[in-house]
This record gives sequence, C-alpha cells and structure tokens, in this order.
Amino acid sequence: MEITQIASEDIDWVSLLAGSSIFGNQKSESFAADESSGGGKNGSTRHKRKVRRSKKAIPPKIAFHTKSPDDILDDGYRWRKYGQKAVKNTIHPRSYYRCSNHTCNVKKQVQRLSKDSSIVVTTYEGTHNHPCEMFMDSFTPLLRQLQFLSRI
DNA sequence: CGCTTTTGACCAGCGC
DNA sequence: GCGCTGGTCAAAAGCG
Repeated sequence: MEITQIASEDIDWVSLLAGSSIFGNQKSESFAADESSGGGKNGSTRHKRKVRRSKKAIPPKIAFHTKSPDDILDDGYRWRKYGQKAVKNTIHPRSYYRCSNHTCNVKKQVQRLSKDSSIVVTTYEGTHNHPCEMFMDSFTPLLRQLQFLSRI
C-alpha cells in the first residue's frame, strides 16, 4: 500500500505529521452532536427518522489517496459499514464506514477513482477517542514480557 | 447469539 | 418550489 496523495480540510497538520491523528491519539476533539429536541414531526406512514445534522462544528477531514487493490485499508481499527452510494462522475460506488467502538464517532468514506481503479480515496472524519485494538493486541504480549523482565 | 454487511428508503442541502 | 445528489438510517440477511 502506498499513499499517493493527501488532501485535507481543516486538518491539524501537526497531529497528522506526528502520526497520532490516525493511529490512536488521545486528544479528543469531542465535537458535540447536538441532540436537538425538535423532532417528532414526522409520524404516520413514514419510517421514523432521526437525522441530526450539525452544520456548525465541522469535524476535521483527512483524505488519503492510496494505491491498493483493497477498498479497506487496514489501519488497525475495526470499521462497520453503514452505507453505500453510487456517486456521480464515478462508476465505482462510495462506501461509508463508522468506527465499531460505541464511544468513538469516527467516520470514513472509501471510494475508487474512475480513472484509475487501483487508486482508493479514503476520507477520515473525526479522531478516535480510544486506543487502537490491533495495536494493543500485538503489543500486549510484548508489554507483559517487558514487565516480567523488569521484575528480575 | 451477536456483530457486520447489504440495500432501499428517507432526509437535507443546493442549484435552477 | 422542485428535482437531483450525497449522507444516513434501519430492517433483513449473512456469517462465525
């Protein structure tokens, strides 16, 4: 996997360059999702929808252009797919993922370029407020060993 | 049995 | 105001 291009909007470049923005940083941005109490207008025949949109407090977005045969680039987090849409000017559909962690409201969109199918555009939105599971899994045995050795 | 994926419907923003 | 488009929801299906 190779990153060919990085685009961004409202991005904290320092945290990105420090490598902490994606791989489990602890500084929580905590963009508050306003639980607006206005709802309950749609009733009868429609399905109940609670679509809350916050135009203010736009979370930082980071877009990676990666060259990979897989749509999902494994960044160590577990993602749950919640939607897929066909977008204009692209024959490939766009996939929407959310972080599996309940307390973590990080989203990402995955889309291929119509020109070059080997290029995958991954757009991250928000920052993780929990450590990376994979990272922890692979390092826990090592950590235990270190603790054991330090006791000697 | 619990979590993930699929998929059609719903909703809001935007341009005309 | 209307239609198009992108983003999200949620029920059902799938899977380990």
